[in-house]
Amino acid sequence: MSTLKVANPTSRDIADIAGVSQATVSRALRNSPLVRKETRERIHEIAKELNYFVNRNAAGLRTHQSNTIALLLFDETGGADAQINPFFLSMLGYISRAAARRGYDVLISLQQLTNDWHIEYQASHRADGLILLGYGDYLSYREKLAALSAANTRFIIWGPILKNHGGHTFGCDNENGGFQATRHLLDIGRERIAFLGQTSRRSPEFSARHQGYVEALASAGKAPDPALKVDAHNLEDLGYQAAQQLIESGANFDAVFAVTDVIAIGAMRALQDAGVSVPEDVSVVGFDDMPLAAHVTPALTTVRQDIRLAAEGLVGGIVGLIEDEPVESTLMAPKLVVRQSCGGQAR
Amino acid sequence: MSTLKVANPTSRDIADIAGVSQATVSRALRNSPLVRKETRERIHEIAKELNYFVNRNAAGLRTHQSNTIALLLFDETGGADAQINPFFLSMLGYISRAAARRGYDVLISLQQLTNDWHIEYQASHRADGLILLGYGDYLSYREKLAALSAANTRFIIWGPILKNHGGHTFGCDNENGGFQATRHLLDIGRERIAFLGQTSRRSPEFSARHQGYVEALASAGKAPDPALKVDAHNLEDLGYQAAQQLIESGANFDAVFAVTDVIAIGAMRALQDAGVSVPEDVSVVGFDDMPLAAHVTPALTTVRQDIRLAAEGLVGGIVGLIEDEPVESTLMAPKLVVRQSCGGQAR
DNA sequence: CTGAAAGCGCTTACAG
DNA sequence: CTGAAAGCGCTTACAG
Repeated sequence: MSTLKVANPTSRDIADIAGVSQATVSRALRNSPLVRKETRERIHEIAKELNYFVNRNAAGLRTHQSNTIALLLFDETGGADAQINPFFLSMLGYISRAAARRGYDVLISLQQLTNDWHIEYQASHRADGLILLGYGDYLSYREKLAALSAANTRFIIWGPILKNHGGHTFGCDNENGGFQATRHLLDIGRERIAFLGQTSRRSPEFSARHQGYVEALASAGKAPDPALKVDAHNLEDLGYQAAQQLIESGANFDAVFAVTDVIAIGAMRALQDAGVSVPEDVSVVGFDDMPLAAHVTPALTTVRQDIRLAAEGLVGGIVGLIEDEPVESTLMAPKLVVRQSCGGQAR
Repeated sequence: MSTLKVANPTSRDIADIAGVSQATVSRALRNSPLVRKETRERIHEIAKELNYFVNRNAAGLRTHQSNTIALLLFDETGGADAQINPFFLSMLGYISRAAARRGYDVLISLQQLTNDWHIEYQASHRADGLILLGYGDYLSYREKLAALSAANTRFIIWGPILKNHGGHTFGCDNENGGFQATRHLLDIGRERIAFLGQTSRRSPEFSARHQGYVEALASAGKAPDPALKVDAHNLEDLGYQAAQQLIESGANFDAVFAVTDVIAIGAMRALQDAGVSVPEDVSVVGFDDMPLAAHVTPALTTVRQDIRLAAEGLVGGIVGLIEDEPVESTLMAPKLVVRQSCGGQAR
């Protein structure tokens, strides 16, 4: 077959070479059953030879679709310096794969150049729907979410199921995770379990983990002791300080449930620095199973969220919304990963 | 101002409301100086009120631009299960920010659905240019890169400067990094420095680090001892095995330069398990400064690549190529980060 | 099974 | 400073 090379071929060029109409080329490339098989194959061959790909702008303009999902990470740091939450970052890989499997590209955005930037993605036809990460604190984002709903934007949020915000969510059952962690500590015989971490309404995930902690205690006929609860934001040094504070308070405790691995790791360091042995004197459990968790000494028992499942759920959800299928907000169950920081085995 | 709300407004809707032509709306929204100031402002107001955003498909079709950069991560793992290289992942955040600052969106892709998928991004007008991560092994990718060049695709590769592949690169001066690491070990008085890591042509970064190692030795009048070189792929367990093998060989060594932190951490564990004290008996240096490096015991001395600078360089490079400015392939200098795994201070 | 034609929503050269 | 018009490259209803 002699096909002249064309610099930026269009469906018209293919049509000319194949001796058919441009419409037929378009149909053939979309594998329409309307086109005779031989014609279709011939057209595919020519397209391949010319390195032709459908112009997405033109197709998108016609069909009002972009086959693209925008992934908006709320940038907690605000600045350009800090690292992005590694949990979200690793989710991103799975999201991209899951989206590709369903024929969608993924556009990422970490910044808020304008106030409406989240609306802009869909309104400008760059994306058919949005996945929001880091919007857990719905008190701050309520307005943004309401604006998204008002603009008829399709979006799904990673986070807890919330009422009255008009959006779909996919999240981790943090309450269940907090329950599992605490129940494990009880099962290995711990009696006085401290809780380290922030639980304001601004961090609903953490509050849910605390709720699970309370319920596990209740399941053992215990009430939470306020003296064993220390607030700490999600930084290692603050975990260190929280544990230090707990020790200095003279409170009597034999276990720590930290609301994140980062806090747990800081707390373990504080305990060790104070001569408290982990896990002999005090058992420690974290939450997240970050890569570091397996590497600290002793290796940290923690609660793992299945990142891949999370990505799958978010992508499945947003694609469902885009394709007008029914979508339910869902929570997935986390899993306790037992390592050395707790000592004894569950009885 | 009484503006009826329109579901999916177009520039025509704005024009009707403003009582001007659609062309004027288009000019006003692009802030053309051709439009009278008052007219322009009125149009912007109406657009804002209607939640109007320019349809990117239509604009892109007209201008043949997408204002989008595609970020292609070569997926070393091949499968859907494994995690993505965390180094690339954290680069991604900075890339997204740097691109946004220049008015570009970032499309990410981790998979090779088709053989031409990297060409497809630009040919389909989804992206104006590509950033390639994980293509360091140019022996395998030579064909792909040649195809990209042939297709007149604009792309920049994270990696070493290479001849004859017709692409631009931005990378880390790994040779210099290897030199710094080894020179530091020499400066603190180490005499017999082992090298752990793979150095085939398939991993040019690692080979460059080894080259720097050799040069540093030469600068001290030493030749590399083949008995002190053990191959190891970039996994912690393989680093462990490599160090174990070195110990069992009976070779005499007082320092280890591992080609990555992951290998270094595995090696430290092997040394400690064998009763060899780090840093008293053996100094260890890694490469990458991954987050874990500061957390292992003893904290790992390593060579840090400035991820933010790397992202800035890659984005600057590809935007330069897109906007037809001259772009030079560049190497940036890494930086030695001294921690506890080496012991003594440089004299 | 195929073609001619309309039209998606912009941008911009041309004319005033 | 503004408007009428062409045209970017597709998809798809309509007609055959």
